[in-house]
Amino acid sequence: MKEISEKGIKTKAKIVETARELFHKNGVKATSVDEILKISGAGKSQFYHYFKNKDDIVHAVLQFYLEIFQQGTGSVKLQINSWDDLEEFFYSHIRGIEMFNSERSCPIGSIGNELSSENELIRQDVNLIFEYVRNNLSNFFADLKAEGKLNKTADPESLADFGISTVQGALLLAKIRKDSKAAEHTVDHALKYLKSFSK
Amino acid sequence: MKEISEKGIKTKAKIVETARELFHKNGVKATSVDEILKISGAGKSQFYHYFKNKDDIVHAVLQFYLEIFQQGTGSVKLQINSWDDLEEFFYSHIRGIEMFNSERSCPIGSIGNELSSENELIRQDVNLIFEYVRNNLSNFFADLKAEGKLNKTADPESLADFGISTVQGALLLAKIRKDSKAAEHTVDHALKYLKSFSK
DNA sequence: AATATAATGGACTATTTGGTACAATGATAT
DNA sequence: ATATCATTGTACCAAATAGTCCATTATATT
Repeated sequence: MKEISEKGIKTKAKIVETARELFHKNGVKATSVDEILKISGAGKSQFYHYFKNKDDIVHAVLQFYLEIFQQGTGSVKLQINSWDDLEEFFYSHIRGIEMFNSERSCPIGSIGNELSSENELIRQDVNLIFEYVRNNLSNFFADLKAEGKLNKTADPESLADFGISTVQGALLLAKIRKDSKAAEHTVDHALKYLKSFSK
Repeated sequence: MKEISEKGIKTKAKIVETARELFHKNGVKATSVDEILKISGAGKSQFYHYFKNKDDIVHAVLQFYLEIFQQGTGSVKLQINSWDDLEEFFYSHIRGIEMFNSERSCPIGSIGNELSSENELIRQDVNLIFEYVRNNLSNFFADLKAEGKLNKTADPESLADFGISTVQGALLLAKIRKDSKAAEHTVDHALKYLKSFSK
């Protein structure tokens, strides 16, 4: 059994945080283990003490994202119980990329795109997060529908898919254009469309 | 001045085609020059005879995509003059990923996501292609509008942005989920929304 | 046929990469 | 205090990588 001390937890967290930042900024493949160590100030033995290999830290980073979603800690809230909440969900993503001058897209979608083809487990990690988001969105629509506040023809799950896709696409477009305006347009339209099912 | 013979053109094209396929399948960073050469059957000297470096072949691949868009050669047609054409534009993307069992996303958006942060020229290459697509979409909407066949409140450019984003997001989601259904939903909704501006 | 130029084969190199080995240090619980 | 186990530093390694060099072969023009 491998115990882990307070100190160890801190070191591990520092490594994960550094990796997360670098993966988001430059991508996973463009980030070497050495670079993570240099910036986090940790040594190689520490890294391989806490992580099996490079893939394992990608897993840890994704785990981190899932946890902040679940705990509602991050900048994106998934407790969606009103149209205002939904609006906030969309626009928090826009604010997120604006913080980085539209030079980054979604950190999770990015990893999924880069590694899904070569590492099935990582693809599943990413997928799990996406499913989590999807459930939160579709539950919101389903609840509305149950209350008779949503058009009967509306399919909660496909609307949720639509929501996730538009956000992902918007963030990617913003990065490629180095401008968040197109992302805003996209999100504006997507919201408008979703609201059109409201009654 | 470096001349290039028929034979040379063929070799070069073979290398570009192989690179294109591998970049799409596994990503740029996950594809080594050696792998491209092994599969294309070319030697190292040939590669560096025709391309300055690895980035240069990424550029060539993107150039290729732009050209097939411009020439209307590829599976995605950008001559959009009717709602049917627009529909075809959207669904041709879906068919595209289904050909690969939903294991790939957009080859162009993918490269943009992977390399935009480290290579500004490649980002511009990708952006140029996106702008080209955007213009074709927005021209369609603008033309409709001029003919009075589109709602006056509709903004052609932001609708074009919306269209591109939804497609990109849909393809990414399909890859992560290894299932094209969500992508279909997205595209269905996007089309429905766009058509709602028709009159 | 001779010359020039393009196309090719492939060995070689310098660097970076992910990962290992192992010893040394720190903390903790009995 | 000492035995135990977690933590850390660093040297090291094998493989892979992008890119160079140079010699050879093919092709075409005169």
